[in-house]
Amino acid sequence: MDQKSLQDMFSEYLEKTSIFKNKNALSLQFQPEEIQHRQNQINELAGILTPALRQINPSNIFIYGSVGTGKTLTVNHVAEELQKTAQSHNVNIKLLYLNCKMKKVADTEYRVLSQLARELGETVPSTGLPTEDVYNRFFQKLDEEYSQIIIMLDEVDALYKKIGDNFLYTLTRMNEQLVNAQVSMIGISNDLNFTQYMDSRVKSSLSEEEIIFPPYNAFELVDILQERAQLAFTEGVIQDGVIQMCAAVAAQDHGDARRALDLLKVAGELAERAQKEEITTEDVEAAQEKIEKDKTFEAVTAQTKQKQLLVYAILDLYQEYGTMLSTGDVYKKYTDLCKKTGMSHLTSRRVSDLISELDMLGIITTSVISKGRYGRTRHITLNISDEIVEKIEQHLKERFYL
DNA sequence: AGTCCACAGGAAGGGCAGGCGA
DNA sequence: TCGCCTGCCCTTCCTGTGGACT
Repeated sequence: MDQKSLQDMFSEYLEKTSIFKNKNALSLQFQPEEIQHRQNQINELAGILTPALRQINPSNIFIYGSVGTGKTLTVNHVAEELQKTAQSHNVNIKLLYLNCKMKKVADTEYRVLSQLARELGETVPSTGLPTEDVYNRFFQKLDEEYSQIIIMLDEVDALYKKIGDNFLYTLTRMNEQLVNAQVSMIGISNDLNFTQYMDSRVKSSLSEEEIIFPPYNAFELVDILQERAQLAFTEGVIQDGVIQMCAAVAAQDHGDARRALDLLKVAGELAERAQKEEITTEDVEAAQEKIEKDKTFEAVTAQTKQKQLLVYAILDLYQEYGTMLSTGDVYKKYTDLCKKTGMSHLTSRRVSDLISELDMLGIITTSVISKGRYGRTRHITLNISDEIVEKIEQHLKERFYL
């Protein structure tokens, strides 16, 4: 494209009316004024938290529901309203929110505590202090400045998986260490079964009250999408059937509203990029494909060098032998590739862990099988479609000069 | 029934980097 | 500056395991 036509393209873009009016309305962070189809949960949650306004410690609450069922949105909404009421009536309530799935924030006891302490305005170094010190600082700050504290731990199952239930136990027993302040907790989890594995003491004190968020059905998703679409898009750009299609896809995917919004957003972006004036169901189909591809590619390219080389070894073997891969084959291929690229190789123990990590990321699927006299191993299958395999392989070849 | 294979995966600890406080 | 603390990545050592084979 020469410079003249490039300028034309930019000017054309500016002159055209955009499909989007406010793309932000489709983002995860967007807090709508009213949350649809969650009135029961809002009432229930508000009912449990109300005593805080009279300085009576509310019960700890456990909230369950799969991804994209509006848990975080609802909790934040109720928390915000509670905070507003408290402020207007001069009641001293502090609400702390922490997403336990965030890397470098909630993967160790020290980090969670220091993050909570920071939320209270305390300065805590990212490493260096004994954990005991951070506990003391946190408790001291709570006692000095607040009377009611509500700690919201989003994706608390991730916290449990990373650091176990001792930490959660300490948090639920915090009130015994505090003189003036009172703390209650809201645990939010996508995993409906995770409390089964928890220590019964933690389980009973963390889930004094329980609220369940059922998945949205297709009709409810249509309502949600329509409301957001009105805010996000210029009037009349969405063709009939587009919203219904996004809702239907997401309803099949455990009623995930996040998925539905993302699909609509990407469909809009694709239509805009193609300089179309309307979003069609074909754009939704294309969006579905694009989301899938991008997710996998990013998941692979975000890994460390060693893990990427391991993925390359798996891709290579997969193309040669198909599905019958075992840990031993992969390790051998991986060490060969290390020699070829001049990299030092990790031990088989470590590689075994990396394989598990790739499994958790959904890049591969593994299952432990026994071959009798020929030992026990893991069957490894690749979860990437051929089209993306090619793209990833190309990327890895360039990266490792293979 | 006992043996043996090829690992899985737990536990412990080394080494390094980043950071604090005396 | 030094001792101490934490996180992270990794190795070493070890026990456990399911089922084919003898």
